[in-house]
Amino acid sequence: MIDYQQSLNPAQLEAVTFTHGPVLVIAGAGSGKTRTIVFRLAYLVEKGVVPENMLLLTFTRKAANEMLSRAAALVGRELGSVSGGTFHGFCFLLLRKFAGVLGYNNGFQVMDSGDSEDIIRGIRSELRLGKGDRSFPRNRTILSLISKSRNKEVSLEKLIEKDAFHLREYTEDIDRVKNAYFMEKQRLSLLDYDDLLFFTERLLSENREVLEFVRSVYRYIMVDEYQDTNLVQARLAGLIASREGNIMVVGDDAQSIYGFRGADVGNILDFPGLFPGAHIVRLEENYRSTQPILDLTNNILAHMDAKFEKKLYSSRTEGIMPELIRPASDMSQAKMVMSRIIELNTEYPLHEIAVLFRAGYHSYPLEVELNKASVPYQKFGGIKFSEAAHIKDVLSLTRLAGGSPDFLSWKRALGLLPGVGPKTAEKLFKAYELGDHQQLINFAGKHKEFAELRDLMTSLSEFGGNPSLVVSSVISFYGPYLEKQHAEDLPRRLGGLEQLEQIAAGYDELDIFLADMVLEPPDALGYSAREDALVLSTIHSAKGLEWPAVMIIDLVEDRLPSRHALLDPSEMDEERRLLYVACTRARDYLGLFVPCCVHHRASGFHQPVSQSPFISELSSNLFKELRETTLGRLKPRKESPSGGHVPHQRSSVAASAYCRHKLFGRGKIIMAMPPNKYKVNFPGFGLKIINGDYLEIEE
DNA sequence: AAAATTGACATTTTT
DNA sequence: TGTCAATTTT
Repeated sequence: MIDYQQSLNPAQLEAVTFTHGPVLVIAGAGSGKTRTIVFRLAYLVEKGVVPENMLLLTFTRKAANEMLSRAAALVGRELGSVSGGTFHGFCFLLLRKFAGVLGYNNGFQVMDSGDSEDIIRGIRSELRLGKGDRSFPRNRTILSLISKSRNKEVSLEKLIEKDAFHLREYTEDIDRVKNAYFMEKQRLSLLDYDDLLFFTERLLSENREVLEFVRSVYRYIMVDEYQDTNLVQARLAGLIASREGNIMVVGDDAQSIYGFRGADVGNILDFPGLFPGAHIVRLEENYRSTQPILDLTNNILAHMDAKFEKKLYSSRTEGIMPELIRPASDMSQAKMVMSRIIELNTEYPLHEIAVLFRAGYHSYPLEVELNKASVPYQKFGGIKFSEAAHIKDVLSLTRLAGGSPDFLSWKRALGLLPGVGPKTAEKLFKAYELGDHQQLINFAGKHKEFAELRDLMTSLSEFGGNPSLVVSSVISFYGPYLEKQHAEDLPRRLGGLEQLEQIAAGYDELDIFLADMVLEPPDALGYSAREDALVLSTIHSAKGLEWPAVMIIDLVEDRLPSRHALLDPSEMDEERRLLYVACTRARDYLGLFVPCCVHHRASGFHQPVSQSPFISELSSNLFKELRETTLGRLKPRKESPSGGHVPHQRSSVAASAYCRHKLFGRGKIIMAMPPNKYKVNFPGFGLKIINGDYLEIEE
């Protein structure tokens, strides 16, 4: 028997043992949230709940698996079949089981955003939209608008009005693309990420018996990271749980950082409304960080209108003060981070040190330095493994082997063959669909490579859908193409394919493997593979993780907060929460870096930047400040009348508008400006503020 | 019709 | 920096 009293604090114990009825756990950063879920799983098992009746929804499947194995270790035996994973993964499995009910009698494929973009590209050329119009929105922009409007459940028109004002004249065109995109998906039996959620909702609300089935199976539900669920996800949780109401959701409104994807902090606030009488438990004791770090993070919290009041405290009262370091530029920032790393490395192994940033490209200068000094590092966030061309090629070929090939994979796979492009691929797909074998045979007769591909498919069908065998054969077929197409960095790409092979070996069903490659791209794979490597990560990808030493770089306006957020107070709040999440990852050491100027790609020059407003907000007794001297050394900051930072000369937003205007002679530029914040004067140009918030420059 | 070349552009965050 | 679309060459 497990001694719960001994192992948990009173709040945790309450969350673990309150198993009947809805519970909302407000879990501050580092408050033992995972531990609580793990013990609850164990507790349920000890109380005799069958594992099949439990559902654990988390942010990644890796997180779910980790919790399950920790719970198993606690109970002392295998837990068996608890369903665990992401909402999307759960929905996929459910839809797959009931595909027929929704009318997908021949099954369906899940597509990633690249596939969606391909469809949109096709639609645009068919509708002849934006031909010759340089400022017509990009396909990926269109896609993200469509997806955002669905996730936030706001009409496209309203969304564009609010989030993409500069595209308002294209609203109608984007709407046409959206409608065509929906029809095309339907026609090709393809579901995108959002479809998985919405179709599941439809399945459950329109089919009583399916709903009853699901409810009878999943009787104990736990949802982690509830602050990052969107409206449909909350409704899904409600649908599944609302008969017995044995649901526990865990989250922290202060850590909601996926608003851009439609996550709604409102969910966590409305939980008591969705489940009347919900029991609320607060976990506020922090087991991760030292008190000086918590003092700083509490100070960040103080500046937002956090809805659930909380103040974290720690028993680790001793600790070093967080540092605020001001390098002269982002280049010297990279050098100074390097020297900090070397210092910290005497005390911590590399993998216990992390550098965090807002966007993937912010780490480029640092990566250059790391490579120069050959410091091994592992980067999280940014480009996805499965978005790389060679991976997509192999996955498309693998999909062809899956029985009923979807059009997109077919097109991609056949496009590899010399002399075959979109037109020919389309013609052949038609022939295939109509069962016109003669045409295919004819083509194979005069096209050696096509015949080879066909033979490959025939031999693959003998593997009975064994992922490992299929993928290895596909890779050996693909080898020559890889050499021809991507000769430059062959070894790296070959390594990637090897990884893919290993991943496939962990599956026994081909279509589950393929769906997972879309739903959970294995970017974290290298994490366990590389033992002692420095961690570089976007703040978003750092969610839920912790390190003894954490450095956060580029804490300047335009980067954190991102330029996009400057206009909208609620987006500014999300940026602030982002900083909060980043800082609360640190156990012992926290370093904040504020470069005085950063390299601007557009102009090619270094431009002065002002420090992030979130840094200005902090009380200065919460950190130790260091400045770079002209010699490149650090010394403690001296009080100076100017407040010690580079005066803001000109907003880079306005500056880049000015440059573009000057260089390209555009007649008129309209762009978003923070109200009253920047007064800009350019000789020879008239400036107007329209709608209060928009800057117009004209000759 | 496909392949190669040029030219322009935009950079958040992710299931 | 790499990507994407338009243009030219094969």
